[in-house]
Amino acid sequence: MPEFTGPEGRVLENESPIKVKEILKKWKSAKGVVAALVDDVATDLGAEIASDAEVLPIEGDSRLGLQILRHSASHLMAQAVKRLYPGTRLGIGPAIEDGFYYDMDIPEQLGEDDLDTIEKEMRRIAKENLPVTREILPKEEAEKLFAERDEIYKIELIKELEGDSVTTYRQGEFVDLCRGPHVENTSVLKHFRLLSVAGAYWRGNESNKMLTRIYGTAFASKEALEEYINRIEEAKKRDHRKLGRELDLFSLQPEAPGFPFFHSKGMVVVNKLVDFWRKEHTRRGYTEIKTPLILDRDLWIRSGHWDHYRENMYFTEIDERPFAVKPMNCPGGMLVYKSQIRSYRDLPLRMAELGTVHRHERSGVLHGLMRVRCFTQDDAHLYVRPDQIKDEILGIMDLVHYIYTDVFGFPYRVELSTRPEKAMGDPGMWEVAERDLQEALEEAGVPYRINPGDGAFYGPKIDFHLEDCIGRTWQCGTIQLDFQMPEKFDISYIGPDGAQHRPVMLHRTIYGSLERFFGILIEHYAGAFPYWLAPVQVRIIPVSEDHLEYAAEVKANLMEKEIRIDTDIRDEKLGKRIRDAQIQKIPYMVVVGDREARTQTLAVRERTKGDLGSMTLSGFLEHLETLPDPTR
RNA sequence: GCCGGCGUAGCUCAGCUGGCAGAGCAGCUGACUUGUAAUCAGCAGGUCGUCCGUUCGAAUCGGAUCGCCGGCUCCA
Repeated sequence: MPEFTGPEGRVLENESPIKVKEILKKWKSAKGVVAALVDDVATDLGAEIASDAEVLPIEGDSRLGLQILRHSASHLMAQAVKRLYPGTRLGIGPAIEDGFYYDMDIPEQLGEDDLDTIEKEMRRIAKENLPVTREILPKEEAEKLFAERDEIYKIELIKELEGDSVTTYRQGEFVDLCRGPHVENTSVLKHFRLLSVAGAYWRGNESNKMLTRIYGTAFASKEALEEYINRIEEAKKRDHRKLGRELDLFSLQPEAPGFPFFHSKGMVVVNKLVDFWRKEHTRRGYTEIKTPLILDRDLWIRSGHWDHYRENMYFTEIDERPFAVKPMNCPGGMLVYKSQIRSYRDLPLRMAELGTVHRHERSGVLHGLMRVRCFTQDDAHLYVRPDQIKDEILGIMDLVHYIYTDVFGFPYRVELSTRPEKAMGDPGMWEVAERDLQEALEEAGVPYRINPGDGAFYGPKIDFHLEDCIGRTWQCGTIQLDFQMPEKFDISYIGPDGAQHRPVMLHRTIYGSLERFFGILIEHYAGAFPYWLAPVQVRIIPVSEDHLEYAAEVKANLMEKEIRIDTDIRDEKLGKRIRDAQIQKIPYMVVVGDREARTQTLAVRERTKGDLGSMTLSGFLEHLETLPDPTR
């Protein structure tokens, strides 16, 4: 007799085949359950089992449960779209992080306004209580089925599937090719919302037809859905493009798409980042160089950029001689290396450069400060002996961790990217390089993901990714191992044996681009920068006109200490000026009125803590000294 | 680059099917002389992204173009 084991040691014996749902019901653990794990395989509640198995419920609010809910919601949406827009052909419709989408070839053009209509239709179908049923069909039969329905994309998918049969899911008149599992009835789907429409190439290939993609999300409860919607709203408030304007940090102008303008307040932050960066690099044995923005085109032919990167480069001409605007700093750095004979005693040589590069990015990909056409990399090139590679990588990873985690408190993700298709050089060298990077990662004990084929054309890389406020991740830091460039430029060092040897080159960045890192910081702090980075650190608010003189005195004293300070001398109520300083996210407000002028004190208000009471100037300065400042 | 959406005052946004361009905030001026998240009143501010067209008449309709937004593709 088959025996089923369940959660908390539950056991059930049953003679005949039994539905998963019945088993769970007998255990009284069917509530809020959307599917089950049968011997670790996600399975429909309606599936029958007839032999020994472990059966565990998958609850709607679990990770797996949400995936199933969302996948089913994508089917529901596709069904609604097909009802509303006959002639619609289905592409694919998976669950994704935080939601789902479905790509469809819809004969009409849809806008965001149409989402309401589709959502209403979805609710209608959900109420029809349609059972969702699974069928296994031989491939030929499935092809016939989808051919009758003119589902050309599904047929393409079936042809590529392994095996002789495929599974389909049916709810009412709607049939989809799908592995499942799904909820057992459309009525289970209650808490969903459609979010946006966008175009997406069929199978992500630019040369294919562009389909309409509709994004949505679904949750197990109304509360969870609402919380998610609120989170999106909150995230929008942190958008660095919005805060950049409101806090007067930077702007983008139609005259220069993708080329940001930094306002004086934004420059304060960037300059502090640079101060900190420079100090930390000096401490860690880096020197700094600067190479030209424009260099002879031949250099780029020699470096391989002409062959591999030309479409992203800007070119110009000086006195009829062709030049290129640099998209990377390495070739210039090579010339500095070659400017003298290097000894093995010089290695490892760590040359940093705040290098401004220009890259032609396609117009559709530009995004605030995160994706621009001109940015400054906090670059460094390390020239090392082969036996020094691993230690140097570990050193860089330590620096990355210090800056990301200890100083800024960022969670980050590490990826190892391997040889791409259009790679330069010998595959054997690549293998060695990839292994070196992997060993360093293992040694550092950092969790990482492998990204096959995503390396640079000259070498594999370790990438460090940070997340923005709406969950998009951006590559910031990178470590790239390069055996090609030293070869191409024929660089060498003199070994202890008096012979010439080839150094290995490491390219690396920590911030990645100052622009992008700045953008991520704006979102990370929601514009409320810590004291050491704040564009204005202290704002003085005189109670009335009578106190302007004392305010000026206080200001002069604080300026003397290089504190970034301004005074709100507008003829407004105190409350109003406090409010404005709060909105501007200024860390400290200093209110000065009769009391303070008389006793030579300051009434200090901290942005998050509120009124700190009155203190003397030196007391305030002492307090400020205790605040973290990695540039000190 | 591709698909879709959007461009009205410095900012946020009204302006129905074509009929003299509006509000709030910000700015300026004045009154008030302010004590910890919005004092009141007045003034000023726009070639309705740009160009071409339809029309007696265009912010509104059509086309092109530029820019922005969301995706896709790309991202050394």
